[in-house]
Amino acid sequence: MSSVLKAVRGTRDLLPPETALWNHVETVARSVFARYGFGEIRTPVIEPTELFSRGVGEETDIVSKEMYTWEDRARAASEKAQSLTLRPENTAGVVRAYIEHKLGETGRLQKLCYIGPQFRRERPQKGRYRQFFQIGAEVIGPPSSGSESPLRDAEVLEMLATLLDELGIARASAENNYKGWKLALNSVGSSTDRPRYVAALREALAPVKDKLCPDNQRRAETNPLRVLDSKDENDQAIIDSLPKIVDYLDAESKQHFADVLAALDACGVPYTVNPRLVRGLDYYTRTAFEFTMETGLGTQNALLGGGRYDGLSETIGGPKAPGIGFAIGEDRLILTLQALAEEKQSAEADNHLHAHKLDAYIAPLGTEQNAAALALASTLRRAGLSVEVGDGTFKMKKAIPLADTLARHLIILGEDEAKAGEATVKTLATGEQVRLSSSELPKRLSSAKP
RNA sequence: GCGGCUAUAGUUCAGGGGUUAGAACGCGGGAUUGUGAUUCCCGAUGUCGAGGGUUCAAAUCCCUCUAGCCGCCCCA
Repeated sequence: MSSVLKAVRGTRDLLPPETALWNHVETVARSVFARYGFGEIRTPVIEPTELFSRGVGEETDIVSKEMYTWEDRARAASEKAQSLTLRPENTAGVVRAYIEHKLGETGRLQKLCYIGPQFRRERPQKGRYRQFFQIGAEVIGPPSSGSESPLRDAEVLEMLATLLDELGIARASAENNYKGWKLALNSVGSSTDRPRYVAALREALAPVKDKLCPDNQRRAETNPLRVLDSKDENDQAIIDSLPKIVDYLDAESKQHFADVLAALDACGVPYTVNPRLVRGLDYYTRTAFEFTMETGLGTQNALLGGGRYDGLSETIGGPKAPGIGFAIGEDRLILTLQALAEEKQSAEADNHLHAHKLDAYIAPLGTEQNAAALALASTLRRAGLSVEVGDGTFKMKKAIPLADTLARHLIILGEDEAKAGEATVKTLATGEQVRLSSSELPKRLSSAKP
């Protein structure tokens, strides 16, 4: 027996009116990005697997166990089948495009933003889906374009603060019981600092490894940086005693980070430095950051994350092209806004979650009025009004309540009106009604718009 | 990938071996042939997530699967 087909695990359909909120978020994001000089880039959803294994890092969780990867069909016996992957993140793709189109040759700083689906095969949870959407941006260019400047880091962070402000998400403060957004950042060191620090970590971990929890023992081997942000209670004392990354930053990296912080202070962007913040992607250098949010998200409380990736371009065969970027978890942003709307913390989000009433609902009385009703709807719609048309079989008893749920005005088109070239317009909220000639309708309804 | 909880009408949920599966909201029809949100009457809500098993009898107990949620891992 055939069973009902459903969306595959971890993927979902987004339906109205929720999609109105998605559109709102994307509109605000595009508006903010445009003001900071970003242009949109659209890269393919499929990329060569190698882009991620080299760019993101073979040993990362994303690459080692979360990618949707398959062998493409070879076109000829002589051709080798290519391994393809559904992108698990978009930074590598953007940098690939930057290299492929020789954008560095322009000599100018590239500011690129994107909105699109990403794919990771993880166990689904609230705020974590196998197809999820990221809104991101990258600032990248040859060193001569100023792409390495701490000004760029601060600008990106300040832009994110502006975006969240404009979406009506408050900053954490005493007034909201510190439940707004929080920015944490750290410097994970340059591409020469980082290996020195990781080596020191390994050395420090070796003698105490046996005392750590099994998870941390494993991390000590595979990815020592991850031990730092472990939540295991018993391991905290050991973790506190481990070497700090700050002590391994060279003078240049230290100055860079200090300059980022100073610029944030100047812009009034609140932050906390978290020396234990590390990110799961290999390409991050120097500035790494994340914005977290308690409302609406369970344990998946990272609303967005990002950082600098000064060596990524070279890793995947490109020219030197330092950059910094971020990715916002759009699904999580939506969950946050929905929760804020529910808690009456965001009238704006609430507004987008409810379908807007149309300007008018046309009720033809009798199917012989259907054609005239549709023609009238056409005229009104071309005049910029939002209109729904009922069917002539609907009785008044059905048409009026239906009109009330959908629209502000009911236009009755019956035999009497048709003969006179008129229509009856009823204002549903008050029950008042007037008869007008059809030609007056567009002007009349337009002036009644809220 | 690991552990736990859950799955019944369009929606929110009740029913925990006993034959015909319920409530509310919503939906359809009527009281009222062109005037609503109130009221009254009537009706349909459904493979009780899927498959298998135990039993005279399974929505109910057992197993497997699927999906969602919560936690872990990790990340957006």
